[in-house]
Amino acid sequence: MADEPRYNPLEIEPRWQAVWAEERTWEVSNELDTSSRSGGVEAAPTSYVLEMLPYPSGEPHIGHLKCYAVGDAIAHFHRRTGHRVLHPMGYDAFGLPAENHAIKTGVHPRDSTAESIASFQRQFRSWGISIDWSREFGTHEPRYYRWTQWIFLELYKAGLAYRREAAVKWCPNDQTVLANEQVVDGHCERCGALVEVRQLEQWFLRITDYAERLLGDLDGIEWPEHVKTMQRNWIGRSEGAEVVFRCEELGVDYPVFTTRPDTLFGATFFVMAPEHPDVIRLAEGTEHEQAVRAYVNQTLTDGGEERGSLEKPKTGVPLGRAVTNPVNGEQIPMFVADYVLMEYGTGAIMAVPGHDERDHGFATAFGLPIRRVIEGDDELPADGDGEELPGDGDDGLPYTGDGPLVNSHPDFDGMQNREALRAIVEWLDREGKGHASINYRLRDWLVSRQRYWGCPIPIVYCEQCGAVPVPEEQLPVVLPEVEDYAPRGRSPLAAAEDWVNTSCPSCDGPARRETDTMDTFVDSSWYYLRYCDAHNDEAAWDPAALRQWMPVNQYIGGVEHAILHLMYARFFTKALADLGHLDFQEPFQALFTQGMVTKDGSKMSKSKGNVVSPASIVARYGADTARSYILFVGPPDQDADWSDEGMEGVHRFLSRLWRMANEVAERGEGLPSGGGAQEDLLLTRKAHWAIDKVSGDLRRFAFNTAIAAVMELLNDCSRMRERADVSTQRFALSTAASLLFPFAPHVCAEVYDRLNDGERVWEQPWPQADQTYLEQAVYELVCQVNGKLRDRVQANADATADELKQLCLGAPNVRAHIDGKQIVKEIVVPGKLVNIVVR
RNA sequence: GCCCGGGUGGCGGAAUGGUAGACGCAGCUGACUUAAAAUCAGCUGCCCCCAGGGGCUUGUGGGUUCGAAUCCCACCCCGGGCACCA
Repeated sequence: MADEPRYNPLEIEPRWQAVWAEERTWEVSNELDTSSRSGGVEAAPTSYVLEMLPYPSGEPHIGHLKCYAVGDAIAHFHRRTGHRVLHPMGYDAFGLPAENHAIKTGVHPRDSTAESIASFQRQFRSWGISIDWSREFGTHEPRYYRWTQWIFLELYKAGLAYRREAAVKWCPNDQTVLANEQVVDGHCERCGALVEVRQLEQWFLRITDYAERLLGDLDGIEWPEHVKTMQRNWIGRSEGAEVVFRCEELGVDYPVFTTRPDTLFGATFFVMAPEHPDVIRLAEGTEHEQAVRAYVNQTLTDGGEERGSLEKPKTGVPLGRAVTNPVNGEQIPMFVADYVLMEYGTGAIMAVPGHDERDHGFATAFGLPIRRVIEGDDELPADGDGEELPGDGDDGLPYTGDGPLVNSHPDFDGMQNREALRAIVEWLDREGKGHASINYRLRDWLVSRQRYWGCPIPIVYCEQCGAVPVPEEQLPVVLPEVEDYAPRGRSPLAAAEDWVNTSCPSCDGPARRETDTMDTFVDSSWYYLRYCDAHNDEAAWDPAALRQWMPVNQYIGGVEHAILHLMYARFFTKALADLGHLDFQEPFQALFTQGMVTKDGSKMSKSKGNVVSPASIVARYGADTARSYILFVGPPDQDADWSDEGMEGVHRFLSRLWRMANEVAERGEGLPSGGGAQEDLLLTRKAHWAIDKVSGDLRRFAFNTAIAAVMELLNDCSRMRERADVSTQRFALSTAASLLFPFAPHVCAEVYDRLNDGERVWEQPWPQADQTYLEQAVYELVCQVNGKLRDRVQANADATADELKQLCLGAPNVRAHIDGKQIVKEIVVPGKLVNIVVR
């Protein structure tokens, strides 16, 4: 006996992939369809669907599969709903892992990266992702980073890239500086090493200039709320006032930033950050000088480790000086303490121990006066001067809530503090002692890296001219070859003497090249623009190409990039727009963040031995199964736990689709199987229901329920296979294949081809649900008594409310439950239910 | 501490004011088979039952409503983000 034909994805998938590759099916050109203008036919709207570009290291993992399965489903859906879709691919190819690998093995990062890219390319093709390969590039290619350098110089010329010495975060393991964003809890985000603080001259990008716009423009983009919240928190906008405290002895004004100018009358001391440049000078000549020096040295060498901890007891040293509180003329003592940060505000604070927990902690530790200037809810009576000795127990301080002012000034006492805040700022402004001010937590972006495998910074240093930008026509500054990739506290590029020594573009005198490379986040901050015009050698892009595609209609990626990449890309877009290179303000109109794929409830990792490799799954079950399963397992924005059994269920479903389609394709046309019109109607109706359901679900990224709907359709097909007409079955199965195509393109192409004489499903418009099949003449009316389901009866769709009520009252089990009781109320919801309320 | 998510059968999940548990997994029964696998048909939240039904059930406790997984209040637990940011 011959074997039953079996669903064989390993044969089907490469065959369709070859068709798409040969015909370049997913390529789109930038040529505008001019014929449509004269012909009066509307040009197809464009759609730019983009998944975050992968960092090529080793092989793609299951998270990549999920990301690109989501993106591909959207790309296909957009194409078949009448859009010209740009769906490109590239590689974020510079970066530390390749370089660390090179240090260990001596293999050039370019070679290991190329190998990894080849593996990504192979797998993306084997997954059947519909990519426009004609626009592919890696950010490490000179033809790309030439323009990264060009952008850097544009920013430099505009004053948005600058060099300054600063206390920067240094990773002793990776031997490089880090951006603020790359330091997590005082540790290197990448390797986990404890971060040190170093004083170094570095390149920064002036992202802080854009804080207000980066914050405000979040309101206009369709991003998940939690991502917007994370960006808002990161930008950290605070409204308050800058208030000047004068040190009379030295004749120096010290402005401070405070969000609580209403508590100015409660300021009883003044604190400076250990990094504040004036700290030593202030203490000089006082009895505290030695102690201050020791304290400053101590905190600076200790680094940022424990500094962020709230539990840590407050430490500090008096400076032996005083400043004048501008609102009441009081002389208050100055301290240096590490709980004040140089990076925020002015590096100095007024301390209000009565109404700030940190100041309270410090005052308690140092026996400083604590004064209540805002009455709390507990209605503690204010005594004469409001002064309270520290540590005298349950005084309700620090009190951080609202209330009327006390112990302040006759003009303000009794005023609600929010109101007093405004009045005091106005008064300060009039007196020239302060003004309203806004502060941000966001810091400028430190982009220098003392590493090899990155984009060279296109600057040379000339003894005569200083820092000089490399002229545009000399770009790219090509990354030189070196022998030793290991960082030695300076960039490995410094060893390439021939490369480093150059001549000044300005005076032609001897000059040295900048040897630091750029943070890889610079490379990925503009790649989405380059896809629009990937082969342009004259410019980074042609504005006309950008106008056609940008902004990205749907961006897809992991939530781990919520702050870094997404903030930097938004900053680049705004800066480039200001420089006249772009005419839009936001790069990603809509964002979707996919959840993680776990195994046995935890993150996949080699050390845990729970890694599921996409390659092995695809080799065994096919890409259609792998892709469909990962979208079926749950909502794609949530984490999903991989289960081999669950995946096999999806494989069975695709097998069933394939098998039933073959049976129907081989059966003769027009031979009614004897079930009659009723079955045909039911099946046709189910198909239209599925069209409606899947279309809606795709719009809201509910891929799991979309796939479930196609499963239902197939189950009905299966149940009715002996009774429904062959043409009806063909329609139902074609519809199933058509709807499932965005998730399982190969098997659906195959099935659709067999059922429809070689027609190509991807060339078919998205199916339209026929409303007449969605509306039913008769439906099941739910009958409730006191909100509990008691019966179901058949009702006509056009029945009046009264008729429905009578139907319900006539239902046997309803009668049993209302028998002998008084009907209080009847609720009729046509199309749904009737609820009889009895007493 | 503050700000977001989330908590539903044995499991993944569905339902965003109207029949809780779609779909899938696992399990059970049957068909086909010498047998197994594959496939197909059916059952499957818990408890009671006179087999018609009845009661209970969406983390906990209240509330709004004819009606609540869904809205409101309080609390518990899990995950994520921020956190000496003045």
